Amino acid sequence: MVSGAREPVEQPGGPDTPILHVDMDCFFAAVEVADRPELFGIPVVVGGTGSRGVVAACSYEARVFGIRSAMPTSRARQLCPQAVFLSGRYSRYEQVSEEFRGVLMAYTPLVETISLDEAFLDVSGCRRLFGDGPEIARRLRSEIRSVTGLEACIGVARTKFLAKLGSRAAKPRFSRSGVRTGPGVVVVEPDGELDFLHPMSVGALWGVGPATLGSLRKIGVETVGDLARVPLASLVGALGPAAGHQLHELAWARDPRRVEPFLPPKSIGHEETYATDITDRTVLDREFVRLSDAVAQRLSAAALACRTVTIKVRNTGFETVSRSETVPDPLVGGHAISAVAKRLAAQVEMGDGVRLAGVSASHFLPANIAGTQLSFDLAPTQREGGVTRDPGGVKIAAAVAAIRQRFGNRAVGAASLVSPEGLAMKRRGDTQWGPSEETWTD
DNA sequence: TCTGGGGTCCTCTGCCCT
DNA sequence: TCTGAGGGCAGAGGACCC
Repeated sequence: MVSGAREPVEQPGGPDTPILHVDMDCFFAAVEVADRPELFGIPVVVGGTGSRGVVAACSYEARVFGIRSAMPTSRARQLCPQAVFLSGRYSRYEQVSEEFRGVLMAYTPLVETISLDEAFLDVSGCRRLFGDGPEIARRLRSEIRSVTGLEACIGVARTKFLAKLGSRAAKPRFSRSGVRTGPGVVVVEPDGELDFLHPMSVGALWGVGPATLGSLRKIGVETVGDLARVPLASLVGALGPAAGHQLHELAWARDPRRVEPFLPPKSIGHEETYATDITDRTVLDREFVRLSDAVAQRLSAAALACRTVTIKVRNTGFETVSRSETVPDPLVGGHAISAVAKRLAAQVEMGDGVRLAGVSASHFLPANIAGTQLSFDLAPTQREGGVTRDPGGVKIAAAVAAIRQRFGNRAVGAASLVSPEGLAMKRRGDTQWGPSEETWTD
């Protein structure tokens, strides 16, 4: 049985719905409306405001006009010219997200953060203190509203996947005629899971995007119930072993994944779409230095070194090429990472121009640069008698980290990034949803 | 309509080694 | 010395998620 926004019902032996999925409504747009009450009730769109920007989030009033996340901003402007378009304030969203997490952590440390506005909780260990899953969900909604001023939707179920579908079902409904309030909390009871799941479109399942949806439709699958009735062997034949097994399990409401509070990152990267395509190789190399430096800063903050560097280049024709290299010595610092990135970039044709460049690092190891003697005298490629004296640029990275800690991020950086305005640094969230209205200049 | 940024995971292919 | 099979790994790219 599925119920929405109702009083919790005690079950013999206790309820068996310990997983909560908490999802903030239209998060970025809701933060803007909360900070600027004059925006209440009108269409608000947050995202890249330039010609290549996309919509990151929009209010329900904007959704009534057909605006959706990931839609090009230019299209959104056509659909609703009277909407308020905002470029977004990533640091403010991080701040509100911290408040949101604070509310969740007061109930249990078993919080798995999915994004700034979304998290899973396992409340199986705190039900004696706070009540069962549905009761905790009601309390959380109320506290999130009073602390952040924002609305959250919560799904409560036996598994992560069903809790996620529950929170989606708890959201407000909107159509051309307007917005209707949603239940806010949806509980998927263990004895009603298949009744809840099987009528849904198969696109609701985790891992079913446009490509998989197309493959499933070819074999006559439209709903989750249809999928459940397809023999496993046919599914594996159509989708491959991994996706076939996973979707078969999900269609029968089986999801063994636990709430994992501390998942280490597997890669860290930065990429940027430029307002105007880059046609000059020197300018592109400088961009790889800037992106590598931003990646190195985040690695340094996490005390990590990497062994693999991957670059990504998207050309004017929207063709994307990636190149990667795994090196024997761990890399630390922007200098070492950018050296590999530029080497990889030299293998890629620029064509008519480059609209996007990216650098990411993976294959992490713990970085131990804290006790390293600070020095600027050694580049990573300099060798003494064939032996690298500063493998991976450890000493330079340590010196840069120490200077930035004392004098700020713009105090030191690659010489190629210096302009009359100072150092051209890249920070996370700078161009989160595409370039803004100012254009790229050489 | 004209397509962001930051991630994870999977598949396929090629290379190297045994 | 050559060849084929199989495993492990790296690299490239696609699909998907928020």
